[in-house]
Amino acid sequence: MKHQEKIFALVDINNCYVSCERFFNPKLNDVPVIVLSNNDGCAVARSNEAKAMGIKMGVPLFQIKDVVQKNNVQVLSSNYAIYAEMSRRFHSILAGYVAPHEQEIYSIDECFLDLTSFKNNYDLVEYCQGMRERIQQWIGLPVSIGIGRSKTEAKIANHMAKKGKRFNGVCDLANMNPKHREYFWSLVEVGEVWGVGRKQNKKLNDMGINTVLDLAKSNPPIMGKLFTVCMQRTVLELQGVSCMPIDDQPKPKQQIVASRSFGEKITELDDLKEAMSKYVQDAVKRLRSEKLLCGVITAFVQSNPFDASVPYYSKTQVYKFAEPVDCVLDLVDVTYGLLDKIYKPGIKYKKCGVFLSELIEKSSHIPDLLSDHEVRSLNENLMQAYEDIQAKHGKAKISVGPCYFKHRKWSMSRDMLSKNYFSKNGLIKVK
DNA sequence: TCTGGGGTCCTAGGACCC
DNA sequence: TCTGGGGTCCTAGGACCC
Repeated sequence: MKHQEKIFALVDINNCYVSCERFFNPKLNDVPVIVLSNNDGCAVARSNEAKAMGIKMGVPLFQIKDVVQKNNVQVLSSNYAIYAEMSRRFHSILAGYVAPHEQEIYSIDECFLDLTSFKNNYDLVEYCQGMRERIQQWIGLPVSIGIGRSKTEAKIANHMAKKGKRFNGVCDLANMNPKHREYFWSLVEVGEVWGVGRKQNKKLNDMGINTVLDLAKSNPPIMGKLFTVCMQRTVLELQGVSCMPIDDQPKPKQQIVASRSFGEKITELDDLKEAMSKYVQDAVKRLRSEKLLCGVITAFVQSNPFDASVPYYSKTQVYKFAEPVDCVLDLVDVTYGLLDKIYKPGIKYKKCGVFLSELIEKSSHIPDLLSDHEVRSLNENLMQAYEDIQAKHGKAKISVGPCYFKHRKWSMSRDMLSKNYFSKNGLIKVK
């Protein structure tokens, strides 16, 4: 029986955005650092020093002004160009350790590996320590690795690897003496379990389930009845039964969202249109890079939900295309029409955006016999030219509307942005 | 003054059908 | 006056993830 047991590892970059910034600017080492969300709104990444000062994940910057000033915390705007490139390198190093079907790129800073085929011939802890060293040496990023009999257990192991100094960055729960495992799990709050969010945490606590150990000892079918099938799977996974295989080929996207809060509130329809044209172009870029067509587009506008002095205004409008499209002109045109319907004068808008949904693969789409073939082919040529020019000369050279010009009213604020250390060809710039 | 953005999955409930 | 039961599909909203 034992030989059928699966083994998973979860490799996770410690304080990802902070670590990326530190790699390029070593002055940030050993001092408290936080990285902000878009518009410099909330702290979304914190160095260990910043965490130790009690700065919580997702807290708005204005609420921690005092602690930031008093401790001279280094504050940075987020620089996604850098994080995306570092992430690509991280995942490609890990790809060198396993077969393609054994790697799941879970997020920008997390990767699941199926190590089942290694467990009989390798000391897995040693093997994973090798990965840590290589990632540190090659791209300068610190990582933690958790090993478990299921993905959920690997997640918990990763959490323990981060918290417990004794593990030296690699925690193996699969090979741990069950008594020791139970001891550790009695110390970890149930809210740390993958899939247990705020609501379920509270419900579990009300039932007397407070630690990971409590949850692991619960009865899967009963928990499935009281919660959902996901909870049932989670409990099984904690009991060492793997229910979630490695997903090495993620399903094609089901929706694409492009939206932003504005740097300052805007009221004019023309400004909204300008911002919206940018989000549509961002969305179309992703749509086409995945070789998809869009069947439905939804536009939305919102005022500031935190402003209690005026009623919250939020409106959406949907449009379904007779024939799915990927031409930026069609999509911007329709979006302007939707915006006319949801725009109300006198509102201070804080955010707007679009959803593209009912996405289908371009290659599998058979165009309607009655649709205009010539127009479609002209549109495709136009899109090709538009993309070529943007790639060669930058986005501002050709676009729908002036949205790529600098310093628009609605542009987001990023006052503490680090440099872009990568050149266009992906190499690191040398000063 | 100041509160991110991009996703997925599940469930409940209504409409409709036989 | 009687007013079942089972099935499917769709949608809105909730919960969760990073």
